[in-house]
Amino acid sequence: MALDHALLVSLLEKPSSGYELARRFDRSIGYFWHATHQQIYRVLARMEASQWIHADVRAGETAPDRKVFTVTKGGRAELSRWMAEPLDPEGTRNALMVKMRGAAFGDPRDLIAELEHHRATHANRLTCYRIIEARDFAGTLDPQRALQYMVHKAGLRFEQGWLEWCEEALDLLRSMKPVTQRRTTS
Amino acid sequence: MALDHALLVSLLEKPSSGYELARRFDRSIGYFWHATHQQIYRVLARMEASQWIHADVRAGETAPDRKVFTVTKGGRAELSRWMAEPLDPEGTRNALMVKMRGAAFGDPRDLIAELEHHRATHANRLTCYRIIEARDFAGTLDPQRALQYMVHKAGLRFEQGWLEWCEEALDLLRSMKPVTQRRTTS
DNA sequence: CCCAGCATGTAAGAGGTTACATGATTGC
DNA sequence: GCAATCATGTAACCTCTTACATGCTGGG
Repeated sequence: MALDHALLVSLLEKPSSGYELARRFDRSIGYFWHATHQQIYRVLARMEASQWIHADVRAGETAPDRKVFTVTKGGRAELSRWMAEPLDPEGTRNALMVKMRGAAFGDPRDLIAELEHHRATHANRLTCYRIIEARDFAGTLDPQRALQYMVHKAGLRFEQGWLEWCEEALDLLRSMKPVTQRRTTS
Repeated sequence: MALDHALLVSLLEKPSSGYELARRFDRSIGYFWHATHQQIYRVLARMEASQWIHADVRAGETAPDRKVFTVTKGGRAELSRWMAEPLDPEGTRNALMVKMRGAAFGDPRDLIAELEHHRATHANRLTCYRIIEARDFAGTLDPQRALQYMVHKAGLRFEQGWLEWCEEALDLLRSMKPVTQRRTTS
């Protein structure tokens, strides 16, 4: 259960409502931990019951009510516990790689459009990350910032990696003749 | 439901029993799509019911019975359908990045051991990938092999990337003084 | 007035994890 | 004889995704 801990870190960085967290999980934090708002609300409710977080209801005079969550001592203790426990290596799941291998059993060129789309996505993200880098991580950084920058750099590195790989894969696919179907054993 | 399609590709590459698939998902295919044997058996049963695959029971004279699955025409059709449908970009989930940001709320140096372990893991995998590369992807490759090699190259690229990032992150962590706890808002 | 955005949720179902269960063979 | 490996599964549980549901405010 690591979404819990991602939310705890996020709330330590800035106490927020579920809605705000959901939006942040579409951006900065979401670049390395994805979650939908339904998931977030459910986990927040669970963590409040466990007293890891505390809700401060801001009744909306004008806007709708907001429940602003802050991390309690119990929550910090739980985070420490989790931080100390070694991570079991997470199994990756990349459907594009499945498609690449699957391409051998049809016309590989059919994958070109998909790859081009991926390349464009990674190029966009890379541009976006570079803008954020220039804006948020220039000059001298305090420890918290430095750690965030290191995470950001992982993002940059991997978008760059994907981009280069997409180029390479596109070169390969484009060089392949429309092949005849490979033998089946059906 | 992409495990289904990963299994279809895997069975097209080589008709196999559930057990064999489970072992392959701990190795080559598993490098980009992880699955446990329980999951595999369940999906195989479902796909057999859908007639995407066909079981050929090899009664074991000596060894236990094996059910060898092959992909049917229906299975190939389903794979084609899935291959043609655009992939929605998958949300990444990397707990190590959560820990990096979480390190700001404790002593960052506590993460050093974890990072060193990750670095060693990636270094090992990289070595392993390079051995496989030299063994399986040398010389001229047929289309299927070329596609597999491209997937393999993604693996190499990302292990390399992680390795470099781990080094960088370790440099940062080691340069950080044991910090005092940051302020809380509990 | 309507639509976009703010803000919070419920419910059903698919997918994934962990623990349990069985039985045969091969090598020590 | 015992442990490891081969080989197949069931059951319970948790997590995640998708669809639905509600109501308010501000701008065109």
